[in-house]
Amino acid sequence: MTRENNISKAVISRLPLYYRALCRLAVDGKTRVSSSELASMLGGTASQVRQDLNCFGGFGQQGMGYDIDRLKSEIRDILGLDKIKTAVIIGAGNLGRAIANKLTNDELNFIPIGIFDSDPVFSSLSVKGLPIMQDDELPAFCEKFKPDIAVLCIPDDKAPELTDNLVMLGIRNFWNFTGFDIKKAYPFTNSENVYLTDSLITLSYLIKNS
Amino acid sequence: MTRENNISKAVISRLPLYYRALCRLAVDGKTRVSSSELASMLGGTASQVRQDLNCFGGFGQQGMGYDIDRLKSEIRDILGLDKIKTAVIIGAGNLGRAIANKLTNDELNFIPIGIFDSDPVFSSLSVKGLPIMQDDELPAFCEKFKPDIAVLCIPDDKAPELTDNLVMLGIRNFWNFTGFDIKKAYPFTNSENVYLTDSLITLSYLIKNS
DNA sequence: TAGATTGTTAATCGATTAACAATC
DNA sequence: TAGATTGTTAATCGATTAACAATC
Repeated sequence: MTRENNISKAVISRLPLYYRALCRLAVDGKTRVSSSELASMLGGTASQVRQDLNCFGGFGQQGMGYDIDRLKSEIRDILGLDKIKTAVIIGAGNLGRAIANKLTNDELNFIPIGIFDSDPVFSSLSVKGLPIMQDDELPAFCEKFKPDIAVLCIPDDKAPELTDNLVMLGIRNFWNFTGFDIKKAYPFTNSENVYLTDSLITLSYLIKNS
Repeated sequence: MTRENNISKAVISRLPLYYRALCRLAVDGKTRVSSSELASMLGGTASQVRQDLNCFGGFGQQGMGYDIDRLKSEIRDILGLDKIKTAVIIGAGNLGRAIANKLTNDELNFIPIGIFDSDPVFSSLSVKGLPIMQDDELPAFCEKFKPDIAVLCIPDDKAPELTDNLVMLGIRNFWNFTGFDIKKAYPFTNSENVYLTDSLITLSYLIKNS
């Protein structure tokens, strides 16, 4: 069913929006949806919705629109949401603990399996039942549990060294809350960046120009 | 100097990258930079850099490139970074406290002036010297201090009601960490969204397709 | 069948890249 | 002056929108 090959960045960036829209529709008990309804939910055009979905397959039915459950499960498959992804969280500060909770929350099948910090002050604490470990326990832990993802919740200046360690330990996927450009330093990795500083700067621009 | 009128989304999204690149160059003690150097720092082309910067003015010098201090200060002006922007943080959980620290950190001139939570359990605590207040103190506080920004660090299901309150209290600018689409509900507001769930879903896609 | 809505091709729009004269 | 690099226009590329035949 998947003809996915050269999916454009633009399409990929909309997949989460489709998925969340379909979740809302499903919760509301609806069973079918048209491209124009979906479009108005995410602020695009019906044409765009149909083009986007047809990158992956013909999920609709002429005259009828799309079956919500079917489409939702196709998109879950496209996004890899059904597969369990284990994560270590690097940094046990406020942000690390917030993200640990975020990870456990949803039905996206991300599972935090370890939280690490360089500061021993955290080492008697736990988050969501997970003990906080010391950074020097990382090698043994990664060797043993082979986590799929590392989440970087550490200060920018510690990012290069810790990333290098993690790459050496076999980690290839990052959810990155630092300003460090992981993909540039290690092009063979996957990195999804949450550049909070850039977001804040953009907000400043929006305020100035409104 | 500013011919800014119809600056495209694409250009705006790169302004923070230029700013951060210039900060790094300035810290390294460099005084001039060419469009091609800048391009390689942010992964674009020299042509794109020159086009982008010329949306706002001719800041370069033929044969010499750009003066780093000059360009940095021009971009600070374009982005509104020199103006002080006061912020209230809504939600004093891990995320709210992490963001309160983030806001205080940089030279972006955002200043947290209040932290609010519905849960009285926080009301004896403080973050960075700021007392955590109860949600019912918000109206009097906003009336008195007229904060420029509200930062939403609350669960998704509380976002619609709280946003409505905040809009009624005169808040027009949001840094939004919930899944709620503020701009759609209140088109006259500015909202910079950090959609963590979408980011996580994108990471799942990257892992599946690598 | 008639109405609705898809899948898909063609047309438009916008953003990126290339090219080069201007000029430091 | 000669070399370098900008500012800017033109060409290319990609993404969005429009149109419509296919079909449920």
